[in-house]
Parts: sequence; C-alpha cells; structure tokens
Amino acid sequence: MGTTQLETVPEPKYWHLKTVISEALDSDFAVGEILPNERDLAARFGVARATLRQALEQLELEGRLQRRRGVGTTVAPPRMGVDVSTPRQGWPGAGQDAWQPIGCTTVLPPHSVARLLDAEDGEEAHTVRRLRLSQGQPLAAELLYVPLASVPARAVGDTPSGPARARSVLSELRRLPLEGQDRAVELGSARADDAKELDRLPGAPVLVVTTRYFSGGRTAAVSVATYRADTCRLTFGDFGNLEISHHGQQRQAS
Amino acid sequence: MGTTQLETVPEPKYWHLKTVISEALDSDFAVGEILPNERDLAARFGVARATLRQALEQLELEGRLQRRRGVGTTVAPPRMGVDVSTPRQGWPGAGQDAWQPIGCTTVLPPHSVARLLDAEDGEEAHTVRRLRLSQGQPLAAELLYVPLASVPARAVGDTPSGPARARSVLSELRRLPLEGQDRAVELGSARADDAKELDRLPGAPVLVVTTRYFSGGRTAAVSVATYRADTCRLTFGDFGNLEISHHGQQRQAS
DNA sequence: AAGTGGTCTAGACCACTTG
DNA sequence: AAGTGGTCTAGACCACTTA
Repeated sequence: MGTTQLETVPEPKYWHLKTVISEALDSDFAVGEILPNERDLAARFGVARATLRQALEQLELEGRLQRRRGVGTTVAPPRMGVDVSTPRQGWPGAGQDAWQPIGCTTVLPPHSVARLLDAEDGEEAHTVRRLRLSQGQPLAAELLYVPLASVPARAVGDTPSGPARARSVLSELRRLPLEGQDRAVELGSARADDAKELDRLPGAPVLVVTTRYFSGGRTAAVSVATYRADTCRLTFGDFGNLEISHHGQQRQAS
Repeated sequence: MGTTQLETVPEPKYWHLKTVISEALDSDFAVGEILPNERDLAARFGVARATLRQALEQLELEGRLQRRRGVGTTVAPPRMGVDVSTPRQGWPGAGQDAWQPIGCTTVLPPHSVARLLDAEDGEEAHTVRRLRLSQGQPLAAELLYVPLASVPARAVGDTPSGPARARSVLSELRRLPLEGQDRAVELGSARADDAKELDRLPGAPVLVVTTRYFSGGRTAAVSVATYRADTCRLTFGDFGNLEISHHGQQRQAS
C-alpha cells in the first residue's frame, strides 16, 4: 500500500529528446537554419543515433523540421494554409483552381477508385495527372479519374497523352451539369510516383483528399489528391457570411 | 556509355516488405485476424526485426494494421468515415453533435491557440474537454477554448470542473450569435493527454482539426480536435442538392 | 572526396497484456 | 510466467548532395 505513483512513468528517451529539441527550436533557432548533423546531435545528447532519429522523425511529422538526404536538417517554416474548400461548386479545372495539368492516360482505375465510381467493373477511365504548386514548390499531386461514361473517348479525340489531352478531358467534363460533391481527408503514405512529384521519399506522410463529383445521379469523376503532410495545413474557408478581420496572422511560408 | 539504367533503383527492403505484406493482407487475411509476431515474421522474411517493424509501421500509418503492446498485430478494419462537416452552422454542443463533455477548467491558453483567439495576451479561457465516441471506441479528443470575453466567469457560476460546468459553458456560448467559422486540418502527433483519451501511445499520428467560431466580429471560441489518424477518415458531406444513391458501399467498421 | 541523412543488422532490455 | 510490441544500442554500409 501507499506505493504512491511518483517516479513512475519512465518517459521514453526519444520522447524527452523531442521535447528538449522542440524547445530549443523555439528559442535558439531561426527558420531555415541548419541543425548539427545526426551523429553530432546523438553524441551531444548521449544517445544512439537511432534514438535521436526517432525524435527527429516526430518533429518532421509535426512540420517543425525538414530533412534532406545529402544536405542536412533544417528548421521548417510554419505550414502553409492551403485552401481546399470549394467556394462555388465547380468541376476541377474551372476558373483558376491552382492545379496544373501534367498529362492524361486512359487506364483501368484501381479497385479502391472503381468502388467510388459508379462504373461497371472493368470500365476504363481517363486519368488526368495534375500538380498543385505554390511559389515553385509542389504541394500536392492529383489523379483525376473520369470514366468513359462521363466523357467518351471520341470527345477528346486522339490528342496525345500530354497536358493538351488533360485540358481537353477537363473541358469536356465541365460541360456536364454538376449536381454535388463530397470530400474526405485521411492520412496516407506517398506512393513512389507521388513521392517523386512531391520531391519526397516514397512512404512520406501525406494527406489524401478524395473528392467525388456527382452528375446525372452518378459519380461522374473521382479525384485523389495527395498533399504533403509536412508542409500543408488544409483549410476549409467554409461559409462565414461576412469577412472577418482577424489580426491572427495566418503566416504563409515565404 | 550504354550503361542502361536497368537493375538500378535498389528498392529498400522495408518498402518491398510492405508491398508483400500488403498483398498478403488482401488475399490471405480477414479483418481482425492476428498476424504472427514480429520476431517470427522477421525470421520468415530473413530481415532484422527493426526492418520488419519499419514495414509494419507504414502499414499501421495507412490504417491497414493495428498493433497493441502485449497483445499482437491484427488486421485493421477499413477506416471509419467520420463526418466533420457543419451542416447548419452551429456552435459546438448544439443539437446532437456526437461529442461528450468530460470536464472544464479555466486556464491560460497555449500560445498557438492564443494567436487564433482575438484575445489580449494573458487572458484566461474556459477550456472544455470533450470526447467523440463511436461504438464505444474513442475517435477524437477535443479542447474547446472559450475566452472569458465570450462567456464571463460569473455566467457559469461556481459549478465544479466536471461535465456539468462544461455543459454550462457550452450553453452560455450558444446564446451568442454565430456569424461564421473556418476550419483547418493538419497532421500532428498525439500529446500525452490526448493519447491517453484515445487509447494510443504518445506520439501516435493524429489529424488535428482546428475550428474558429466567429461572433461579434471576433473569434469567440477555438476548438482543437484530435482525431485518431489510424482509424478515422474525415468526411465533408458538403452540399449536394440531392441525395445521391451510390452502391459504392462506404463500409463502416463493425 | 567529404559529409549528410537513409537503411539495415543483431542483439538487449522494458512495458504491457493475458493465462 | 510467458508472450507481445516498444525502446535502445553500437555499429555498418548505402544513396545522395555539394564542393
């Protein structure tokens, strides 16, 4: 009895390390500054490099650090607020939506996407590849699946599989009446091709935004957009009848 | 010359492992089934346990696996779709919003929150703790900050810091005219207290949903909700003028 | 060529759950 | 007490960037 529960809770070393480094980042480092290398840091804290890395990994996950192989570890700028709301319901590519078409092929969509499309099994779909940039940095990579039932192959002609064909599919899609859409956000890890576009290593944590576009009582298109989780904060500038003036500075990365 | 770039791309072992295991999960395992333990698996694949763990970690990040210390590794059910849209703009706690009040204290909000609240530095705020459950499982933990400027201390009286006080603050908050809100989603790692509520280890990946509530041209409240990233897919059942009938089965976890 | 972070190993011990 | 995943170590080598 009376064995009070003090002194227990042997906090893991990497967790404590994370706290220490995090506080050091706040007080002693400026954005963009480079940290000592991992071997030095590990020695300085008297831990194995693997343990030190565990702490750095979490800090990178939280967007506090940026690590680049062959270069070093730097203090990351605050995450960018990226607007993913859909002000006036619009098809992808309508108005100026910050996405840059890269290419377009016609393939059998993966199972997970086919489930979302109201498509017969084995129906092919236009697959538009787009990239979202901000200040030259890639924020997100998107695959937009448009079943042939929504935009017949003949409508886009035989334009080769480049940006031109992508734009052609998008503009055909816009001819349909858009009846609604819904959206989901979840955590994922970057596939090899997305990682390449996003300038990250495969497996990097990403926020996957899946959007379904409805037209004619069907799912006319599905977009799977992969945002860099380290640099992006997805914002939904929802409603709000009046423009609010807040001095809360939503800092954008420079 | 002629050194064609075949045979290159030495895919990391853990990445290949992940693919192999992922395919095995699809074909040979049912949801809830337990996998062999890590030492056996590592031996079976002829890799060190650390390498095997790297693959399992990614699969857990993607919501494919669930690992529990002392128990084992099981095949996770598909992620739950959790609605985080705000159909008719409403204050937290209005109608039935699936959140269960736990307690309420009055503290100085952390810096990151104070920046969002249009509050003088050093102004205290009611801090309401709420939990969101689904089928008995915790999905999310929330901290709702309500500055004293929005709900004066005298309005809630001296109810002790339990659920009753939480409900009192919420109902006072609902008396204010809600003029708008905005919302952001980003990746984070669970703080110790959130981890406990969510039945996860500290540092577990979470989706952090930050909501600002505007009233009287000010930010009247800020909510920071921490969703389990492994089990949750956040859905925004945005607009959509008609109810769509899709046979795409949005499987819910049982 | 030198220096960085990324991968990998083969151990050890710890914290936790269950019988 | 036995078995699980979680933490930690002290090395080694690899892939990449920069000079």
